[in-house]
Amino acid sequence: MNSELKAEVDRLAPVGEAIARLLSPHAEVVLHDPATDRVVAIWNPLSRREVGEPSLLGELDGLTETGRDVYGPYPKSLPDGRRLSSVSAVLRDADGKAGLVLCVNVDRTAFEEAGRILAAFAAPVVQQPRVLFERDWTETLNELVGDFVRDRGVPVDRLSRRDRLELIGRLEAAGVLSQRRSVPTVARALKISRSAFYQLLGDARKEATNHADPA
Amino acid sequence: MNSELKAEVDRLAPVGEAIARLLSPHAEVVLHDPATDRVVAIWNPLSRREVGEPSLLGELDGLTETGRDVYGPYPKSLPDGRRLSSVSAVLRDADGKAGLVLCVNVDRTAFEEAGRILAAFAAPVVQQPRVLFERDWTETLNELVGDFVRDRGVPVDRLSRRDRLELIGRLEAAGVLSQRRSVPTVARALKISRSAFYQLLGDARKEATNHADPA
DNA sequence: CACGCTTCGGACGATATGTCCACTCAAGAC
DNA sequence: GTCTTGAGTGGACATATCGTCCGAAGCGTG
Repeated sequence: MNSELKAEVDRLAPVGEAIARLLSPHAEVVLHDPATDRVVAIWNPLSRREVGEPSLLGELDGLTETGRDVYGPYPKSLPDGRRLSSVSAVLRDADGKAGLVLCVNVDRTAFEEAGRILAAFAAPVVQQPRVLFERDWTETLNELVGDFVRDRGVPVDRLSRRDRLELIGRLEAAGVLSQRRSVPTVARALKISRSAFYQLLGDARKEATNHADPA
Repeated sequence: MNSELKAEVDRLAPVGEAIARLLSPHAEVVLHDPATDRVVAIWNPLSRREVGEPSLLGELDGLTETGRDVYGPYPKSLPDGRRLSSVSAVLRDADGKAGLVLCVNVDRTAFEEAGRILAAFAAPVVQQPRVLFERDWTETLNELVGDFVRDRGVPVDRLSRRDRLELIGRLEAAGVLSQRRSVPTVARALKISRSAFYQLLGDARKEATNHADPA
């Protein structure tokens, strides 16, 4: 770490510590150096990261978007399943170049739990045991693929790349892909190889975020 | 009021007062005499009723149902619009006749408000790639666990082994466990370790097939 | 205090997930 | 016909998750 950067980090340390204390023990504060993608300071490390480690939680994702220096809050989660709400701030130096990125990650579990308790207390009472999930996800898969193919009037193995991206987007939106072991089945349903599927999925996701977030 | 009844009321007074204090200032406790349909004692009277007045809020509705001596919680509301959650308990005398009815009315407004605040804090945040399956499986998880815990009246980390088996069975039936990456979160929600979870899951499945398949 | 029963916290092997890449194939461009 | 390009294939790999095991506590009992 060069001395200029170090001075800057030292200058910001009280801010990081203050925020961490304010929200303690439910939040961690991390200072990143985007140039090296390393953690340069961290307070109350919920994520167990240490100074010098690479930035693992992806706080820096999407920071190349233009025109904004504050991001979030957006959802993340810890390896143990705790869910976080995170915000990031880009700290620019005098000539406007990104110098450091400050991230605050709040552990939502306590708040969710408390909220649930209160909600339950305040709830409209009774309520039935909440029925099953949906139906088997394979049915959703069949239906989505079937509809799509029917709509395009083309058998599934003659779909264009663009169509496949679209269809995969729908499958993902429907949550099919977050079902365990669904990928091989889905790839088979689309009559493409597993690897081709992942390629398309990658592109589909890229496209989705571009469309949804044309900042 | 006959002296026998009065003695009974005096005997219960500490209970009423204790409950009222516990939930103060959000709850009132009312003791009714169903024979005369009068309030025979009241603590922290949100509803402004006084001893001797007729029972106005309808706490006694439906108390003719058979086989139960505990009712609710069910919703009611105050003249000023505040909403209440209410429970009633029938207190029988030695020969099984209904002697008194104890009602606890909790003013939900404060809890609802607090719940909203926390919910906002813990909220799913921004996010554009929404449109999930049904709703987030974590909500199903929360709901199932919350209901169960409420039903048993025991915090999740004090559940018995048997209860946990039951609850895990429900989670599995609801499809939560076939959701990718759900296990760590579920284990955490149950406040047990991942390995303990798998152990219980194994037993739960064994049990399920035994019951379903008594061949 | 020993004993039985649970859970904890890791270690580990087994699967499942994602990435990569060299190679094939088909469709147009030249 | 040959070249170029883009999509897809199969399979090797690197990780991540899953599920199992086991010794070490924690705890209520006799």
